[in-house]
Amino acid sequence: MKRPTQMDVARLSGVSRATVSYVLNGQANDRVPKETRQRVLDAIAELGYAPDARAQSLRSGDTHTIGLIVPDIRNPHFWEHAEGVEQEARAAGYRLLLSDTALNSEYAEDIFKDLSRRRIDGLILMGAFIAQSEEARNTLTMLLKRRLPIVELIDHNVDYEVDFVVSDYRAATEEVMSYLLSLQHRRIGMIYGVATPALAIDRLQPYQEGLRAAGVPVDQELIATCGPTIEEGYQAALQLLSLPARPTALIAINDLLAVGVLRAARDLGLDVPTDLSLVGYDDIQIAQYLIPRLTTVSKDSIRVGREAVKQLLARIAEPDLPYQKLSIPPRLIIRESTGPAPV
Amino acid sequence: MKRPTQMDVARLSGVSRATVSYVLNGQANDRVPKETRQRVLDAIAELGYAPDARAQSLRSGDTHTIGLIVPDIRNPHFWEHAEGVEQEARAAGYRLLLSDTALNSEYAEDIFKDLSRRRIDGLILMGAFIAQSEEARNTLTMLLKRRLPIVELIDHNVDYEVDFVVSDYRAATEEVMSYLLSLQHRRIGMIYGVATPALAIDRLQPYQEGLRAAGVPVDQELIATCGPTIEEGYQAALQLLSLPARPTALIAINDLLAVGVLRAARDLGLDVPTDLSLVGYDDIQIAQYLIPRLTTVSKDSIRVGREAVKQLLARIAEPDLPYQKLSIPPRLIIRESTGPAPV
DNA sequence: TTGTAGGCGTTATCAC
DNA sequence: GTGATAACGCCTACAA
Repeated sequence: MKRPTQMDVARLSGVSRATVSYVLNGQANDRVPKETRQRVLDAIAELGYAPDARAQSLRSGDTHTIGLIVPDIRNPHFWEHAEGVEQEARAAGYRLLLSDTALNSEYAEDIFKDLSRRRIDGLILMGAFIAQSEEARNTLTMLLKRRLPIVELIDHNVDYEVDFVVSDYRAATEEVMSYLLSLQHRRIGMIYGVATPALAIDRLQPYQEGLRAAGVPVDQELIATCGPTIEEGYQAALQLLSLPARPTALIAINDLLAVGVLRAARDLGLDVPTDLSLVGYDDIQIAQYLIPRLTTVSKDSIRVGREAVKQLLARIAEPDLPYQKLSIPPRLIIRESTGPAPV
Repeated sequence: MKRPTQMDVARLSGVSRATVSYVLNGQANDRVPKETRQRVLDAIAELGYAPDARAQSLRSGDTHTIGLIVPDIRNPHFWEHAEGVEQEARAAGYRLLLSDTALNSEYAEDIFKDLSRRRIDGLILMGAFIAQSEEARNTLTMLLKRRLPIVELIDHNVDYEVDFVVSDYRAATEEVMSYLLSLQHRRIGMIYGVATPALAIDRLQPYQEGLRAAGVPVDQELIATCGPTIEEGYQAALQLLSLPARPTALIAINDLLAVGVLRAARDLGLDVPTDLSLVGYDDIQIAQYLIPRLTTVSKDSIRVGREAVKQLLARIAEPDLPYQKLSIPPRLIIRESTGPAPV
């Protein structure tokens, strides 16, 4: 039960391999007579023949494959991007080769090397922190030299030139700050749950500046740096909320952490938003169903994913394009987790 | 800046292509002198040469690629499986080719065809409902005839022979039922949010049987069939909870739907668990952080994913193995969303 | 110890 | 209109 090849089809239909190829590639109309054509098609159907993509690819050069590297499969935020990526890639006839770095930069090098060997047509990188280790960076640099089209999603705080699609949270965070300040919050904390310090700088900086602009000193004690899991967000929140002078508002740099914060507040007997206001980021699917519904900064993740693929395809088609930066402005969605500061 | 080939390496190091290949494949130890070997390695490093996986694959037959088909990227449940799949596949040197059917069986045929052309080494199918349409089934059948190793995850309610790893929810659901009944619940409803009717039969049947065994008639009105999104779960719950004789307990066939139920209860001013007990399935990551913490049936999704890959690799290595069925028993985790029936 | 040659399955270029 | 033939990059049996 070996897989049939073009040769088998040719034999069965009594023509040469070339003819089969012509029929397959649509050039048959003017060259191959209808009858022959039909015989070939019948043979294909009978054998269940399907051309070997590896051979096609070897010959043509393209693999119609896009590498997708995700830092952490378990964070819903990434899947929402992934969905957009998948939709757009599929529509263009591309498939996704998925890798998870598991936030572990040691894996990254392996992944890059492997993708390189597979001769993928392009690469989508979610989160620049993937290329942390020396070796990973070197491998990535090599891919860039080879002019592998690469698009970065989410962050772009690296020194190499690639296309990227980001949602710059700066403006939105300024909005968050003036919103919270207008509600009379003065002790505003931040759950800075990042895999890499530089990661959410677009949230940290405007946060600090917003405070300063309002004449509120930045209190380092109110900035809890922790890892990116819910549990870590939960623990960080417990700590912040147990402070003698407890914050009246908290900004979590993503919604997953915010879920942990909600839980921590409840465990301490604090009501959100009466005792504590909470703002998240990303607007993951469940955000609007949480109790209370989460006020968050929404970024239309699916669209970001789609745009990334569009950029990638554009560069695949035209490698010499100038590098593109697309910034999709997120917006603050006020729901129920924020309210006036307690008196 | 074309990619270097083995030939380029050979030229640069002044040896033949074969020698390069020997060095690469480790057969160099006894054949190629150390010095020549080093020259080749240097050339490889200098050129940044990496073998072309397509060519290797064309020659060797295997692609070291596993297809992963997910019914709905946005459901966290699938991603937790995916994480296990990814871990185990990576460890064995395989990559994942990801496709999302978007719960749309029309896509399925395309995907199967494409994967077939790509000559993947194996396929992991999450949820049997993927093969709904006639064409999709035919294509799948063809793959099976070709003896493509396939492992099914989550469900196995189809008529073809494949390996599968399932979590049979039957026993756990019986446990759920006796637990709820012991709490004096009699009006127990079900949020049956499925893409395909047969999908969660392992939850529906024991639910009905459990009721009957306790002498409680099955009330069709309490079984809300809806789609698999949170919003649909939310709407279904609103409806069920607005019934004149409202259920005192609800079983949602997955945790995502349960999030919608929680929200619906709150919107109707119902307290969980005082007024309503709620049980979900899957134990997704956030389940234990929800308010209230969700009582759910946990299935160790990561492990299920890993086992699936193990089975797949076993079959790839030994195609004539008898078909395997692995059932990983889920267990009921009682948290805070369930309590005694209101009097 | 190293080099040569054939073949994996395609497609495209030529002759016929 | 159709049929050989070369080439994509690699691996390996075999020859030198």
